[in-house]
Formats: sequence, structure tokens, C-alpha cells
Amino acid sequence: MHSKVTLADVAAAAGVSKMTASRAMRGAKDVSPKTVERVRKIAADLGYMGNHVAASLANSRTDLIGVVVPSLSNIVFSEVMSGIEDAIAGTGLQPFFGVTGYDPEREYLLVRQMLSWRPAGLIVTGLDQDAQTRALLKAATLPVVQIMDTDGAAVDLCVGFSQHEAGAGMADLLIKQDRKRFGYVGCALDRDTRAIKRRDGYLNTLAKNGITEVPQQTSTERSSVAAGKTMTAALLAAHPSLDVIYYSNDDLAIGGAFHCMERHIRVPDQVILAGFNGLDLVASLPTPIATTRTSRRDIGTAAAKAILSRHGTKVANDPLLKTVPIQHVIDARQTVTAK
Amino acid sequence: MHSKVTLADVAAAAGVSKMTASRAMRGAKDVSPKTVERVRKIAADLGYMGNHVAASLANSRTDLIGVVVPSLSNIVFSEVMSGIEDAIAGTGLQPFFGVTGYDPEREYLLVRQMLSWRPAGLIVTGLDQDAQTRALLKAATLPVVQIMDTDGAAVDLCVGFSQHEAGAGMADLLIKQDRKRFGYVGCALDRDTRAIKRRDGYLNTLAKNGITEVPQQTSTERSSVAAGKTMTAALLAAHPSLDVIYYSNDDLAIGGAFHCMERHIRVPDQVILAGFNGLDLVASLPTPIATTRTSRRDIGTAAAKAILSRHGTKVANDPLLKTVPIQHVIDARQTVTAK
DNA sequence: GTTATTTCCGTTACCGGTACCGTTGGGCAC
DNA sequence: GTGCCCAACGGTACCGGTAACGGAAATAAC
Repeated sequence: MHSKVTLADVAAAAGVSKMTASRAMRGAKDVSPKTVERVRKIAADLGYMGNHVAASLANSRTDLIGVVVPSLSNIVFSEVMSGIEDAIAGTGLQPFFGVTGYDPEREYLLVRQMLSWRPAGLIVTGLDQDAQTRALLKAATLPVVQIMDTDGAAVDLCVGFSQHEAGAGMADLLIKQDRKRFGYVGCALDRDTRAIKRRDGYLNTLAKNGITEVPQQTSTERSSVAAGKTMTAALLAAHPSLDVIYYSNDDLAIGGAFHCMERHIRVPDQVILAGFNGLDLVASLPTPIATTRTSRRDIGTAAAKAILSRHGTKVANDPLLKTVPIQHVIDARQTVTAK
Repeated sequence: MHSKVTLADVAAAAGVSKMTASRAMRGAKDVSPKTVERVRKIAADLGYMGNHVAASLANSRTDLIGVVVPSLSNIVFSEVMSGIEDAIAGTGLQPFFGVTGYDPEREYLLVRQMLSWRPAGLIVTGLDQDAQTRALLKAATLPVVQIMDTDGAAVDLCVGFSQHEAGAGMADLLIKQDRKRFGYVGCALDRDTRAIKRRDGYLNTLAKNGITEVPQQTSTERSSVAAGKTMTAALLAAHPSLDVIYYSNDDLAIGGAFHCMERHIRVPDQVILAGFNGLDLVASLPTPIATTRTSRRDIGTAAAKAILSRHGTKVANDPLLKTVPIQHVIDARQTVTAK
């Protein structure tokens, strides 16, 4: 039975002490090349497999990195995780994740459970954890990176961009297009705090420009192309004269684009549709829609690197606030300028 | 400093032994309710947080469940992970994942690393691991679930459907539409073994029906809507008379649909576009495209449940092969029949 | 040849919990 | 009061590794 082979067995078979066997397996110093080779050969023959659990307990540090995201059905978070993966590939670190479903209580339990694995670092989405979760994160002696948002106070490290400014920036850009009748479509606004911030930024900026009548179509269901389609239909039915619709994200905006294609509503001549995220997909749409490009992958990579730079360090380094650039575009199909 | 509070500290503060404190915290038997309350109160005051690493070492079993997927940029695997999450939510199990990028060598290293965490179970994508990885999985004394594919021999448990039959089934359905000129567009066929199986099923079935001339447009780049668009353009430029194009997945097919919209090629009258996966998105497309609906979430859920059912069990139960149904449709927009 | 360095390996003491078994004391039957 | 039983708790020995330190043999320095 392979999995019962322990380091002591290997050591015994090789005629060395457990300690030497350990060093040989890890490639540590103070072992002769001959011994290393012999130990490793025997380990392979015996089917020995290291035990991370014991190793982690012994040197009181794991190679785990916890990732807390609100959802997996949103491709954006997959891309963030993908960026994390890229950054830690080859470093021996293992990501493990949990999904909150935008539920603060679940987030709290998740963070607790993760912390009790004593990970090397924690990456959590957003800055709006509730009090108990924040307390937990603050008390933890490990690097914590909050991502995707910079509107608020970070517990430790922070990588993202201002969601409020994202909404405001898109509003500015839309106003410059000389439009008059602005609408809004959003989902999950009861729990997606970042979507709320974007909407607030959007509405505030419109208000500053004297635009206070902004018909909205909202729902608590989760974002999807299908929802975008039906909600656009509803909004335009009630307010046919709208010449701008801002959506809480690209999925909804794509749904809006599909609705307009079917109804032969000219986009963007008659109505500009503006989403958020800059999904790859929107660049291929037959219809030009506006969006805000965000570099999710870079955020994941930067967050993971921030943890890596602290890995092994006992003392806390400089706190970090990294703002990644975003880019507002009226036609998502325009080529991306290399940065 | 919170995180240095150990169970011994709690025990000392509560005036009980470590053992009693341990039992109190876990809600085990043989502790009086009064003591439990007192210990827990003190633990909370001290900010005590359990240590999964030590606990796992002590009782030699973890609550981790490893998930190996080839990619995260494909929404399909996010959905699988989402299904896994659903199944284990509330059970105290923690998923941790790794991404192979369709690279067998990386998969091997990943599986090794995961196994050295002694997880409660392992979920890996596909049946086509290389020899060394298979050996590793076979030797491991834990439930291993291979998902997404049933064409081949499983190491232990298996949840999925026949990729070969999926391709064949779609070919059958397309032939029934009375089409004559079949084409194919695929990406990543150098490494995505499941896509290869679908194509083989497709081509085999066409051949059985006397259709041997099947123009193909392939690429090693990863699937995307953009790739689908350009590859469709290329294929139709070379073979304008095609009246069916089968794609290796929905992303490419959607790109094809977008191309046809822009060029005013009538879909499906002039050409049927058939994808694979049944992404939610395709149901909202203005243009009807064909697809095969697969229940990714169910696969994830079933895989996780299979592991759960063995959790804690020492002996191996019955091996399992669970085939989940798939559904071929010519118009993805048609309503999904409840199962 | 003697002393100062390396090089290489072993001993000891944990890391922070839990399983297992033993012990204590109070309630109850008689 | 004696004996018995069970609830409630404690002592000990690990789980499988690694850090820290120490010591002996081999090499270098003089």
C-alpha cells in the first residue's frame, strides 16, 4: 500500500536518519550528492510521497493561498483565478477557493475556515466585508489582499480600481457623445456592492450634469445575457426614447444588444449600450457596444505576487495599494492599445 | 497577537485539560454542557482559531478535496467547480484546485502535489491522463473521480458522458436536417482530447453516411469567440457552399454566428452552425444555432457527492460509472424541458 | 603534526492537535 | 454503608515531518 510509506521507512531503507532523508528529499544543504541520489532512488522505489500536512505543521507555514470570490458563474472571477494561477505556477503554492454567493455570513464562515488552514496568504474580493470578517482579517498575521475595488479602507493590501470612478468615467464618456436620455439596467444590486458603486458613480455624474431623470430597470436575479435581454425590452417599452443604457455589466449589455438586433433597433445610432468589464466576447459582437475594460487577470496576478513577496517574511512589509488602469471605450471592437 | 493562541492556552485559561478543551470545541461527547460553554466563551475571548493542519495530521485525514481542471478561461469548468461547491457547501470540506493548461506533465506534478495534502478526494478532468499520472491515482487510497468523459477506462469513479457519442449524435441530427455539405471548425485539437473525440464521432458518423469530404479549419490557439469568427470566415471563403459547420464548442460557434450576422449569411437557412456545451448564452442569441446541452453543474455535483459518500469510509465501495444525459438541439433557443 | 574549517549526518525537541485508555467522583439500588 | 455504573475529565503517546544544535570525520591551514 503506497500511501502508508513514511519518511521513516525511506530513511530506514536507505540506512540514514529521518533528518537526512528529509533533507535529501527537499534538496536542502548538508547532504552529500551520493546520499541524495540514494535516498531519492529508494523513495521512488517505495512509492514514497511527501506529506504536506505534517511538513506544514512542523515548520508552521503552509503553501496554501486562499481565494474568496463571490461567484464562479461570472467569468470575471475565473479570469482573476486564472491570473492567480499564472503568478504562482511553479512556486509550489496551491490555491484553494471558496464561494460566498455574495452572502456576508457565508463569507465570514469561509474566511474562518480558510484561516484555520494557516495559509500563506488570503485573497478576498472587495472591501466591503462585514465587521466580524474584517476583524478576523485584521487579526490574522498573514498577507491579505483585497481585490477588484479601491473605494474604501483596505485591511492590508489592495489591488483593483475605483468602482465608483468606473461608473462616473463611463457617464462622462457617454455625456460627451451628446446624448440626452439616460437609462440604467442592473442585477443583484441588493448584494453586489461593486455594481452599486458603479451605479452611484454613474448617477452622481449624470446629476452633476443636470440629468436627474434616469429610468432604471433592476432585478435581484443574478446577471445573465438572458436577463439583460428581457430587462432591456422592459425598459425600452416603458421609455422608448432612451438613447443611452448603462448596464451593471457586460453580460446584461450583451443581452441588450441581442434584443436590439432582434427588434432592429440601431445600435449605437438610436441607443448606446454600455456595459462593464470588457469581456473578450464584446469585441466580437456584430453590434458595437460600449464597455469599460478591466484587467482582471492582472489583478489576480498582482494580488498573488504581493503575497509571494511577503512569503516567508515574518514582519509586515509596506502596505500596498495598487490601482490597475481601466479603459472606457464607446466601441468595444476597437483594437486594444498595448500598454 | 491572535493567531498564536493555541488550544493549550484556551485549556489553561479555562482550567481544563487540552483534551477537554478539544472535545468542547468540537462538540464531542463526554463534556458537560457547562464546560463546553465556558471553554467556548474563553476561546472566543482569546480569539482562538482552530488549526486544521494540526487536526488533520492528528487524525490523518483532511477535509480537502482536490480539483484538477485543464483551464479556467473556459466557463464550462467554472460551472463544474460551481457544482462541486454546491454539493459540499455546509459539509466543512474545502475545494482546492489546480490548472493543467492541457499539459500532461503539469497535470502529473499537480496531482502529486495535491496527493501530498492527503485530500479526502480528488476530481480530475478526463480519462486520458498519461501513464505516470494514472499510476499515481491508482496507487492512491482515496476516492478519485474522473469527470466529463466516459470514453475509456476509469481509475476509480467516473461521472460524465461519451464525448465520442456526443459528436456522433450531433452528426446524426444534422444529417436528418437534410444537409449535404458538412464542415468543421476546431481549436486546441493538439491537446483537448475531448474535443478530438467529439470530432472523431462526428466524422465517423458522416463517413458511415457516405460523407467523406469534410473541409476543416483548425488551429492550436485556445477557443474563443474571436477565433470562431475568423475561422468561420476562412472556412466559408474556401468553401462557400457549406450548409453545416460543426464547431468544437459553443464559443467558436457563437463567433461563427457573429460572422454570419455581419455578412448577412442566413442562419440556419443557408448554413447550420452547431456548437457544443449548451452555454446559457446561446439561448439568447438572435440567430438560432445548434448545440449539445451538457449538465456541467450536475457533473460537478455528482462527482463531489460520490466523494462525500465515501468520506470517512475506509474500504472502497462499489466503483461507479455515472453517465449524465446530454441533449442535442438544432435551435438552442428552444425551451429546455425540465428533466 | 596540530589546529581550524568544512562537510555531512544524527539527536532532541518540538508543531498543535486527537485517539485511546485510565481515573475520579457522585448517584443509585440494595 | 457497600458496590456498581456512568458521566466527565485527564495523561500519555502519538500523527509525520522539520528547526536547531551538536558532534565526528574529512579536508584545509599553518
